[in-house]
Amino acid sequence: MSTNPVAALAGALEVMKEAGLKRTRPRELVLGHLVQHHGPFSAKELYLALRRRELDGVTTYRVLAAFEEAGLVRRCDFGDGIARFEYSDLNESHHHHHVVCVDCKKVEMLEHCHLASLENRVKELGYAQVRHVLEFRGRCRACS
Amino acid sequence: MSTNPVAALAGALEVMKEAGLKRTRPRELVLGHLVQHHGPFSAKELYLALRRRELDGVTTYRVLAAFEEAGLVRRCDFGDGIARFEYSDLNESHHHHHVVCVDCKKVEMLEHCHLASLENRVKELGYAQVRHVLEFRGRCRACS
DNA sequence: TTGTATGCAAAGGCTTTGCAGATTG
DNA sequence: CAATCTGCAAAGCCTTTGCATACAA
Repeated sequence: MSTNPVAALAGALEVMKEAGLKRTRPRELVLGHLVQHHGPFSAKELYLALRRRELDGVTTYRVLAAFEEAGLVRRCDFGDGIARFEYSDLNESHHHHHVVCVDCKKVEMLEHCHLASLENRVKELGYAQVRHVLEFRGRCRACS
Repeated sequence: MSTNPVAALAGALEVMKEAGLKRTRPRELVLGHLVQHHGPFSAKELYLALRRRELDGVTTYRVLAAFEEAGLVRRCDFGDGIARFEYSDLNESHHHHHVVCVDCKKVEMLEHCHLASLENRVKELGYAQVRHVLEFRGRCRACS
């Protein structure tokens, strides 16, 4: 249903509305870019990519924070101190992780996640609302 | 062999020497604290804990960087933009991960790691020197 | 002695905060 | 109109860099 970019954007705007977020130019720009290119992107990458269409850096951070809370984006942590965000399609949402090349920084997606047993162990320790961050790093074929 | 803190410190100092690192006061202080309390600790936590014994903040960062390269400490990433380091006992080194309480920030260790299959998948994608970061987060029993 | 390590100050880079003015619903 | 959002400037934090001095081997 949301493989169609136009429909995806429409759906995303709907989610935005349901979250009580006003429809503004900066939010449209960021959301459009994310729906089209998915990510993950850093705030800087986003506002540089959209600069010609006027997007302030600080606003980008605030838009992303609002989107994260609304569940429209997912925060990724590649361990370099830079927050990256990828579009989180709520319709066909699947939990996944990434491999990042230590040289060229290329990012590939790993389609599945089999951490149920580990998460269960954490829950047995008494933790609630368990989440995890899992990112792989290595040297990709092209860089080897 | 290295359950004894004195022996552990002696072994760690030996590793330091083999890595070509001079034995200095700041390094002794940091290493002693890490051997005794294991960690993970941020640079700030370390130099605040040892301040009364005179330890500069910048020096702490440099000491930790040197230790990391020598394999004496392991860097942990809890996704809050702060680098933390735990003592990496080379003798009884076992790869493990952590659970961090989202409220009180308490850190517990998860003894085992079963990510072989995922790592293999990454290698099949053509990646070499594959590493990963895996950290759990949740609300601990005391905070629930 | 000679290269390495330290300490202080200053700079860097990402992110957040304050606030007045602009915009949405 | 009221609440929210934006944009600019400035501040906050963690971390790194420069450089002269101190120290280990």
